[in-house]
Amino acid sequence: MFKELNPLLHSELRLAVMSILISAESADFVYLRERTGATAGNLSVQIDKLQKAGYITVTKSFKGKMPCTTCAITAEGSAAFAEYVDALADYIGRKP
Amino acid sequence: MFKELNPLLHSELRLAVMSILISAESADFVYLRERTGATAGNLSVQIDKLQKAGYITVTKSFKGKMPCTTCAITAEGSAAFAEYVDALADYIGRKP
DNA sequence: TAAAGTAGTTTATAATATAAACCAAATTTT
DNA sequence: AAAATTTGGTTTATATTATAAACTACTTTA
Repeated sequence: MFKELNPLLHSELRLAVMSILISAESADFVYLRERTGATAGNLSVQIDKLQKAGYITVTKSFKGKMPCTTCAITAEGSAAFAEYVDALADYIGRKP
Repeated sequence: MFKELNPLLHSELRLAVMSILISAESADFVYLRERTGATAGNLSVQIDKLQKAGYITVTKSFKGKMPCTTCAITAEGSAAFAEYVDALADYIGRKP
C-alpha cells in the first residue's frame, strides 16, 4: 500500500530545489537561496547531495567577475521526482 | 512561495500512520504495524510523538488477555494533516 | 514447565538537517 | 589606496531524527 518515499527527495529543502528546477530547467545558487529562504550553507550541502545522486547537474562559471553556480535537473532527477510525487499520493490520498 | 512542511508530519512513518487514521478513525498497534511494515520499536516511538503533539489519542486496553493499544486521530491532528497536504502542493505542483 | 510467540517499550546508534564559522575574491567606503 | 563590507559560496560542528536492536512482561503451545 505505502510505497517508499525516496529519502533523497523527502527533505524540505531538496524538494524545494527540485520543485524549482522542474519548472525552471536551470537556476543559479543565489536564485535558489532566495526562492527557498535557506541559508547558503544548507543549500550548498543539499545541492551537493542532489548532484551526487545524479538528480541535478552543477556548473560553475563567472558572471562578470563573480562566481556563479548553476543547477539544472537531469532526466534521472525528473523521473525520481515524478516517482516521489506518485508515491506521496498513497499517503495524502490524492491520486495524481 | 514554499510554505513550511510541518516536521512532525514530514516523516514517512508518522505520515503513513496519520494517513491510515484519517480514513480509519481508529486502529490498533498491530494493524498499524502490518499496514506500514514498520518495526514495532519505530512505530512505538512515532506513535508517542504524534500523541505528544496532540495529533492522535492512544488508548490502552486488553483484547482477551492480550494488551491492545488503540490510536485515533484528533481534530487537531486532522487539521494539521490537511494543512500539511496543502503545503505540499507548493512543492509537488498539484493544487488540492 | 520449557520454548516460542505476542505486544509492546527503552536505549543505542546511524543518518540527517541545519546553522555557525569560515574563506577568497570583489566591491564599496573613507 | 587601505580598510571595511559584501558576495558567493564551502567546511565543520551540533542538534535533531529515524531506526533497529535489545529488552520487558506476559501468553500460548508443545
